[in-house]
Amino acid sequence: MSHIRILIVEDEPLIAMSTSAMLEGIDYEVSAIAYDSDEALEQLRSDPPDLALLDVNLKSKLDGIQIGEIIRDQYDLPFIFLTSYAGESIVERAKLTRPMGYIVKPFDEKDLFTAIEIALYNYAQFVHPLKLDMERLNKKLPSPLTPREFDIIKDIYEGKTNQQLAKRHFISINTVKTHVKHLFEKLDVQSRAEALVMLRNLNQAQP
Amino acid sequence: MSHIRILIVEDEPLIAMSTSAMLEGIDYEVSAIAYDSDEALEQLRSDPPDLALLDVNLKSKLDGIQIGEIIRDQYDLPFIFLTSYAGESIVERAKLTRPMGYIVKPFDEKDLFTAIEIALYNYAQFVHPLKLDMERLNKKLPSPLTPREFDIIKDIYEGKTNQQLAKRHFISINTVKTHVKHLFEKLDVQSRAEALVMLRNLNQAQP
DNA sequence: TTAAAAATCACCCTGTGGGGTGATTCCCCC
DNA sequence: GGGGGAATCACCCCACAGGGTGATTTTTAA
Repeated sequence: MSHIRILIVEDEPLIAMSTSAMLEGIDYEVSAIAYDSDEALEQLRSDPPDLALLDVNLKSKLDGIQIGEIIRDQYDLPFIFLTSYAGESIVERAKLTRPMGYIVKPFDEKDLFTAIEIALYNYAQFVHPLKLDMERLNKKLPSPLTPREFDIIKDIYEGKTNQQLAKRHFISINTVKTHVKHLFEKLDVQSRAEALVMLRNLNQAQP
Repeated sequence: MSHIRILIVEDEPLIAMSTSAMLEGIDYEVSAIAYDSDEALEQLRSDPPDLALLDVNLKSKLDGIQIGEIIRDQYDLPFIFLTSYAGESIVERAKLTRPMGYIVKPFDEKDLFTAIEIALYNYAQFVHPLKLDMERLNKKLPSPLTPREFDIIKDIYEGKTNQQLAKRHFISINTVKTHVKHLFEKLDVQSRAEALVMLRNLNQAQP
């Protein structure tokens, strides 16, 4: 697998550097170091990483928690908070952003490694899989879906009707029906609602 | 809110005791300390806690990771791994169980507190809310669902048809249709599939 | 090059789903 | 004791979903 790319947002250069060195020591790639919130947002926009490490006590326009809120709302990647201070009020604020981890300073390579691995894994398990992944799905099916059928099921998963599917994919509604029929057989269901439930369950299940 | 009850599974008495003291110092309740896997399973069965702290390197029939698997499959509660050793192979095994956290020894009160708070919160956000909760749902709706409508929507959420609903609730299919019509209006949807999508989104959203 | 699989489309047919309207009973609250 | 929401039910209507059958073309693999 290719390198996991990590963005560090930390205003204390010494900590940023040592964190960066640790990450590279355990085979991650540091996509960038942002020393304030503007740089962080710019990096997120121009070169989104696979994961972000956010200093909670960032001294800039936005602090780490506010950046976390932006990531949660506007980006599709997990983030982990770094902090030296873990007072109750901070944690209260932080957890509302639903971070995938929280590391208390001082930390070492082991702390980083486990937090990142768990964060990436749980993010893939609980957050991202709301979007369907064809390979993952097909592994769980006795007979796999074709690419076209997968296109269709993605929209069914979003609640679309046959007519909407026909327009969106520039095909006849009859063709849509054929695809739907086939994928219902493969999923072993008899209605869209059942299909949604089946996908929910398959998605939640073991990879 | 009442005390969060935590089960400690740790075969090293000194660590177990100090962990227990830390937890009580930060206002959690220690439901029990289990010194081996048999005790842990017995406690889970007879007096399930709100969260479990599992020593990965447990020296007994089952190690911490195996207990984690059992909790994931058979119980509905989050767990956090404790370990002094964070080798890659251990982390690989551990993350497959989808723990809600991972703490590397030695740790202090702050580490414990943040890991537990984040774990409980994320668990409630990502895992448990697959089950519908009427109060939570109604808070997000402009006009709330009645109890009966909620009974119905729970089954729609499981992919049931109107006929199945009628039988299951001992009411006429016409009554089912009336309820369905009302709750579709309240959810602002026009089909079961759309309702499923809406519920998925509402459930995933901020509480 | 040829066979198999995937994608496209058509037609028919039935059942259910979803919308509209209206009515009754029960119970709670003012 | 009367108003109002909740729960129950009926009937009509029609669009759409879902199943069956069959056919053509394009792509892929053998």
